[in-house]
Amino acid sequence: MDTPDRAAAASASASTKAEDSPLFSFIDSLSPIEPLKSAYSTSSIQAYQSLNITSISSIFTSPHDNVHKESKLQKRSFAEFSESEVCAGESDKNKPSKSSNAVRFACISTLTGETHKTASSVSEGSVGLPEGPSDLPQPGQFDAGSPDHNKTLCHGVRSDLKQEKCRKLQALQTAKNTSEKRKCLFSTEVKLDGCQTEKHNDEILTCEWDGLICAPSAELIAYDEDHKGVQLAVSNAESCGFLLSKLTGDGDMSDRTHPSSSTQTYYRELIMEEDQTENAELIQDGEKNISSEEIQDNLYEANGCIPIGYKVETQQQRGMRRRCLVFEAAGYSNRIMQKESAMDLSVSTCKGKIPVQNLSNPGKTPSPRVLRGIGLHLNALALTPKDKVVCQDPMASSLVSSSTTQQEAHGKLSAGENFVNPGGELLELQMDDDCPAGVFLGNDHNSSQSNSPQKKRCRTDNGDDGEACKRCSCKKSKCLKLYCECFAAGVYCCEPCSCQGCLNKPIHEEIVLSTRKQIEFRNPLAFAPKVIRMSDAGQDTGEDPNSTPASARHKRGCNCKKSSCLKKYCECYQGGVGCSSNCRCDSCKNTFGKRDAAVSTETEEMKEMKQGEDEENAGKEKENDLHKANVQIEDHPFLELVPITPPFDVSSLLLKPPNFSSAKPPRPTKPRTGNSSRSSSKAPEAVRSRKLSKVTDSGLDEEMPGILREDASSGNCAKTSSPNGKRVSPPHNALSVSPSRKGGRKLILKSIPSFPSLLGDTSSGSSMNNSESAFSTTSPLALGPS
DNA sequence: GAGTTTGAAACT
DNA sequence: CAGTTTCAAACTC
Repeated sequence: MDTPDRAAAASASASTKAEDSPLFSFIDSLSPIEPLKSAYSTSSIQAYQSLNITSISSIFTSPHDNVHKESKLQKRSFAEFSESEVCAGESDKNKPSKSSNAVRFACISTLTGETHKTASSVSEGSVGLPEGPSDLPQPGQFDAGSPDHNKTLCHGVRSDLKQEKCRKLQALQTAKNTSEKRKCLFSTEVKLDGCQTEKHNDEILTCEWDGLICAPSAELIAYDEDHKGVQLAVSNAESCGFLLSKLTGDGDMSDRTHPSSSTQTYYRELIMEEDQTENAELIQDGEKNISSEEIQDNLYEANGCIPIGYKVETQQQRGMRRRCLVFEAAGYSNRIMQKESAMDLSVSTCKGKIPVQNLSNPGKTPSPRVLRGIGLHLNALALTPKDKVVCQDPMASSLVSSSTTQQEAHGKLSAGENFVNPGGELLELQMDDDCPAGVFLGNDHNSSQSNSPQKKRCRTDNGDDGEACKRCSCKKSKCLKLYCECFAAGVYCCEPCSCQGCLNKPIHEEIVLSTRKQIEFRNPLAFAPKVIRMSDAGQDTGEDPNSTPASARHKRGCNCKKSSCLKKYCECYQGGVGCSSNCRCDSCKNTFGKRDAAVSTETEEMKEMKQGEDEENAGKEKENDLHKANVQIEDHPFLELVPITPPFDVSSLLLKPPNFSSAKPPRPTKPRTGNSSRSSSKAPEAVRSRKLSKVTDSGLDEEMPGILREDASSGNCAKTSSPNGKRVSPPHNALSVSPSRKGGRKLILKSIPSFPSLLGDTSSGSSMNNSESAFSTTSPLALGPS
């Protein structure tokens, strides 16, 4: 609705303005981006005018001086601009003026710089004008703004191009400001810019632009080699948007142009810093998502409108890439899993994408970390059909619930995005399918039965089809609250979902992440698995000490009153876990294990004892090895706890996901947990409760918190360092793929920060290159929760 | 499929 | 921290 109006207004204003500035008209004619214009037209136009004016003034003021000044300005401006813009764009949502100014400044600087470049370095530019002349003529060109002029003159062309870029940027920024979705915009902006830059790098498409663009691209490259060039590139990238970040991510693209890579690194650094600010902002900005969505839509539309296929592709790819990151990670994870796991997960939806990624990163073998890092929701995995597992598997690892994970993931995302680029296709899939969730395969084996309702649903609905799995039906929560199973599970909503106004989609990635952060900030354990069943421990422990999820929620315990803990209303029951001392349920009849009053009474003392023990144990374990601790705790307690699950070897467990599931139905009967032990004697129960409590409380508590803490403290580290990935992966592995891990007992994690983890993991592990990895660590994208 | 129940999540 | 409201799943019909 708005777009048409905007477009109309834009067109009107554009027409009027066009009259004012021939150059504008020319640009309009040239700009393939017009579609975007529709969305941002008004703002863009205004910005454009302002730019023209400013640029002109600046140019005219001191032609000769301009050369020197410009050079300085360029550097400064770029640097400043980058910072200011970044800050403004990302950090300041409500600072349109700032951003606009920054943009303008950037544009100007870019223009001057470009012209400069063209004159000096880029003699290539058809013009090949000497510096002196170049300066003078440039302004003149600008002033004249005659399209022809520009065309003929490289400078003019550049200016036009840059102006367009600037315009785009401005438009985007303005849109952001207006929409308050800077990030989204920013991201989109980045995409656009990135596309452009990429175009340049890519040798500029076959478009009208080709001729024009060539010069700039050349400039960029040449400069890239030089520090100046880097700055320019950076400035351009920034001005354009996060291109760099994404570019960096784009192995393909970056590879093509070395200069870009250098710039990317620089850019990355900038971005890193920026990201933090952004992240903070993002967290608070809930609405951005919408705007981002719109923006993306606009972009896509624009792309569609854009005659230049190449451009469109680039944009899409980027968009895709971002999303792909997750998928990519998933893909890697999947691959790994395939390798590792007896089960052969077909990438199905992702298949096409995955190969791409592989191609992009042929040399790179996805590290297990990556997979882990991807932390999809285990639940989600469980839910999703095996075939799809691929994508999600990595996600599954996401067990890493905590904010750190998010951060990491976020950072990874950003980084991943960059890397992801190669996987652009993946994005498409996601985009198209929109179903990361769908992706999540979920080994139904594991989760399905025991775990979350989601899984059940999926099973029930899908059986194993996964794809069909039905998910949430949120109406008011927009799938951005824990009410939403998908969101809680860290999975994007997909087709099966019957949700309304869903924002839990890859398109709204930022919003989702920010929301997650908010929720985590409120409750660090919010996304921790409600119930941990860990069988994985062994493996997990090995892989992810941290990740080993303790069920934070379960720790809390249920508060059932009428369901007697015999229905899914009860999280404990749902998770196939017996109630613990932490539960406040009334008339608990949890078949998996009750916390009887008597037991509780006795146990209280026991509990105290236990707590002490637990703490000690936990402390010891932590001290010794988180991994070991996890393993011990998880293994023993869980085994006992989970009545259903027979004591398996870790490997056996992993293989047997079904065990757990099977457990469910039989629960009451089979579970030695509840019944026999309990009924037989309080003592056993007490013991069991202890175990449970230990497991849940000590083990989980400590573990989780510890993990979180660690993550939080070392969030960055995690990002950067493989350890994080490991952390994440372990649970993930266990659940999702690895045959060994598959073990029957999977975590029931309802909520796993799939998104962040995925991104992060993917980025870091799979796609991320060395340089990228570093980049990713600091990746700006990562929402620094603060 | 619509309506009710339920308890967690979110809010105050 | 406790109480209340909101929410969506689970359940029932």
